[in-house]
Amino acid sequence: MDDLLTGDQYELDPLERQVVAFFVDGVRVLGLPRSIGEIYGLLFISQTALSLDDLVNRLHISKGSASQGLRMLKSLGAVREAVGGAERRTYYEPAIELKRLAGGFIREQIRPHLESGKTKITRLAETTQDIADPTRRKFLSERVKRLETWMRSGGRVLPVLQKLLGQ
Amino acid sequence: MDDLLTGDQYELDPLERQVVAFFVDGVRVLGLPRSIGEIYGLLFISQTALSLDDLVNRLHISKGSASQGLRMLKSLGAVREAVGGAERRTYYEPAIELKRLAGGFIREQIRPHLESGKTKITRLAETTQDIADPTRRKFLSERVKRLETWMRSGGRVLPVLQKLLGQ
DNA sequence: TAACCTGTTCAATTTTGTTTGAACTAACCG
DNA sequence: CGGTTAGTTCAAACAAAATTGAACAGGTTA
Repeated sequence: MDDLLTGDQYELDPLERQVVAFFVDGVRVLGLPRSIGEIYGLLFISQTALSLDDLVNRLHISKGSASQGLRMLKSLGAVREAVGGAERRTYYEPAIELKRLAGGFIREQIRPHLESGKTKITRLAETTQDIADPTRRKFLSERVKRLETWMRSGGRVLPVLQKLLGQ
Repeated sequence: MDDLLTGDQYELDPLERQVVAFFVDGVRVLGLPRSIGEIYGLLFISQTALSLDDLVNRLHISKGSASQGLRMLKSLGAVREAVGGAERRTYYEPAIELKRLAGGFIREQIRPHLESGKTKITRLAETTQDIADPTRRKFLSERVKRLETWMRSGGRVLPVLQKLLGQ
């Protein structure tokens, strides 16, 4: 009930702030929420694994944010639960291999869109068949074909991307 | 002053709507605003070049949106002004080569962030030097080195990406 | 069993980002 | 000139997305 008693021995030092800000910017580029960057950033710069409460206290974010943020980061393979600590609360540490980070992002954020895109294009190709005017239909078919080419390129690129980032 | 007189002979047909929706989804993945997808989508599926007013009338967006959207699409190299038409108003057509689209996106949206990222890491490396505790400093240096590796990988990947998409 | 932890969920709120539209610049026209 | 058309700008309105925090579920402890 009193801020003075809540354990704010835990302020971020300037370097930590700098790193957190770096990741906040970083994840914005990827279209992820700021809290994701804060959480990952603090884990990245921490020598020891941190608990949800640590994140709440040091970043001044709500338990809700921390919980949801950790869930997403886990699904991306960007954090894992630390092993060992036989305590009740769980501690988290960051995955720092680019390969793993990129792989998770591609799997969770890119592939699903590529897949649904392909489906939509299939539907589009069908709709195109119903066009009466042959000239128009021909034009549309070509454009749809172009979309299919794009998707194929996208599908080819992802594995290469992962491979290149895996070192 | 009266909607019945404003030239709404220009409703989107179902196929056009489908394509526009496709691109609206597509650009959201890239973190670009919906209007960008609408504009590009309509241009993509149009057999003739369209003017700003055409976009306003057919998509029911404001002149402001259309103007800003076109500006961004031009900067991305995703639309160009149609040549020929000796009229006052300018007409736009889409670039449909994936190479060009990806190139523009990388140049405008990704490279700048990579660059500023590198700068920030340099600053970070400096800050790290000021840390008193040698153990801590060593740990931080390693993490910063890790970030540098990430950036280098990123820089190496982009040209390959462009190359692979250029067919 | 009750009191206590740890973490999750989700409706309400806040923040952020997009869109609008009115005011404006500039070019053309008669 | 004054009127018209094409397009831009930007503050305000709006919409979408993230964050909060209170209620909750489940586990542990005494």
